Amino acid sequence: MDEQPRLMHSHTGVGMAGHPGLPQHMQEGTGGTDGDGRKQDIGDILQQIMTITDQSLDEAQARKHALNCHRMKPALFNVLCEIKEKTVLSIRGAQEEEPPDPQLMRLDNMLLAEGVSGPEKGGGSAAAAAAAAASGGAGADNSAEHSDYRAKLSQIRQIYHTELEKYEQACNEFTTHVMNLLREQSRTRPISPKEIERMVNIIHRKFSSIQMQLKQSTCEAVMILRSRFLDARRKRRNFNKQATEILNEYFYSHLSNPYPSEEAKEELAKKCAITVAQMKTTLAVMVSNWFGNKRIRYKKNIGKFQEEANMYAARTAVNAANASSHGSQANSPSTPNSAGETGSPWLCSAIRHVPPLLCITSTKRLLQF
DNA sequence: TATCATGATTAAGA
DNA sequence: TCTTAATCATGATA
Repeated sequence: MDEQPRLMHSHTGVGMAGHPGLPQHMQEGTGGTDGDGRKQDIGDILQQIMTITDQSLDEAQARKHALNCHRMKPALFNVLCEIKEKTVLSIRGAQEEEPPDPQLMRLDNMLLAEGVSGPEKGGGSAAAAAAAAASGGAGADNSAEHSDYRAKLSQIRQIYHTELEKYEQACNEFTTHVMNLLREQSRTRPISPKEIERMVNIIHRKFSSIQMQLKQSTCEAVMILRSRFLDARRKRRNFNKQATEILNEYFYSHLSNPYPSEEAKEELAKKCAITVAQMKTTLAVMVSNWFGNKRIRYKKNIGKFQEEANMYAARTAVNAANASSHGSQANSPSTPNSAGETGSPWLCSAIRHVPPLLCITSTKRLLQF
């Protein structure tokens, strides 16, 4: 906006006489008294323009009117047009279109993928749909969580669109205002359509950077929401008592080799009827985790688990006795092994971890079954 | 609110 | 690829 005074200065600095772009009618008689008079006129006009910002609105309007009606105004305007044309030519190279910002593209893609921007996918995002699929429709608990997730995502979407609309409205208003201003100014100084376009681009770039901040914070909000709802670690659910009993029964009846096969894991998962609160893990993995934890904790503290081991071993023995009296096998994921199979490398290594006294008693007790 | 129990994750190693 | 060992994070309970 400070172009006007700058242009005027350069103009006075060059001087009107003999100016290469000066129209013919202005170059006539540059050496005569009439020429001196015209110089004086132009000097007056420039002075008026220079001081116009220091005046009150009414005074400025009056002066502006006087300026517009001045007999030398068309000539001055033509000169300014020519100077302006040269200036625009010199900066034209710097106005080439910039490639789309990769960060903005990433944000746009993410918002689209999450269902925040673009058409609403039935109130849910791709992530929510994936989460629902992963859970396998595991129960009312999960569907409640999903609806909560969708509701929160919908809130984010709504806020995002409201803010975006506000920014767009403000951008349009400001652009219109600036364009009107430039049109108004174009009556007293040369403003090309290219220049207006450039100004509009500058405004759009400024508003675009504000929009990017909005998109960034929206993405962050979605990320936080996702981590809160979809992170299995945060959604740990303990196995119920029955499931734990089934797993323990298998563990202690296979104490010599507590490494269930894939089939055994699947079967155990089915038997436990584990309700999957977790969205990222499969049932078999949950069983694997359980056995992994159980093995390491048992090994670390056999003494603590001894009573439990005895209880399950006794139960297994009773089941086996019942099964043999009924002439059928116990319905176990695989044939229960005797807990007394001390030749197992796993058990030996486990025993190595406990104090010798405890080790002897533990082995004796295990040998009882 | 502190503490314990326990499911999940991760790095290292076989 | 699976297991171990350590660790994290959360749920349960006193």
